[in-house]
Amino acid sequence: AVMILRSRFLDARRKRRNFSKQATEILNEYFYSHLSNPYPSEEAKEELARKCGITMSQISNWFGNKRIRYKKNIGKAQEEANMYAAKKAAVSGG
Amino acid sequence: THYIPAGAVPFTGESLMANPLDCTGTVTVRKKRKPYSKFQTLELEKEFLFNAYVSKQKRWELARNLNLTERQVKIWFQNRRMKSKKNAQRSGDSQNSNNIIANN
DNA sequence: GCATGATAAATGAC
DNA sequence: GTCATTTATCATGC
Repeated sequence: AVMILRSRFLDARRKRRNFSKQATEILNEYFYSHLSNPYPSEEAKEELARKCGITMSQISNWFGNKRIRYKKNIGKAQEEANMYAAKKAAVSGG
Repeated sequence: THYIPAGAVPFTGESLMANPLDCTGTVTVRKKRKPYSKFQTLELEKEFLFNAYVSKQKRWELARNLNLTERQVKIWFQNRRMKSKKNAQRSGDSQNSNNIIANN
């Protein structure tokens, strides 16, 4: 009985919802503009969490997943990087 | 000012992939994550209900009965305490955090 | 069918 | 000991 209840709670927790397009945009911009050291400080995490409307844990989860999955895609189609690099250049270049 | 993911492959700029070879020739390979069985997890949870900190004696018994290493048992309790703390924050509860059903 | 977010083992810094 | 991580796995979204 306990296991059944536990399983149901686990299922409920793991029920995920995708982040908003806007939040993902903010996170990707930060990630690719800090590609040499994609480890945001506590302050940066708080600001990102506030801007994205998600929790600190979700920020940590996102960066953890992003780092490992980015590494796994080195050599593959990683046009995302080019995309955000171009965007950054456009912002700084005008 | 912190963080050096030594055991794994770090984000050292563009040179990501680094060989696990040490200067001494020692090879450090990270153990692959292997999920525990339902029985193992249940027994560990039962002991965690008793107390969040396990004695050396109890750790040895658990390791032997569950076919785990003492290190694995130690690590499991460490991770379990972190999980409990995280769940307590989520529930806004600062007193009780060891309840499986309430927090899982 | 993979992409994605969350969680479970395992490591290392402190 | 805590705790931010890495990594594989899970469960879901679409």
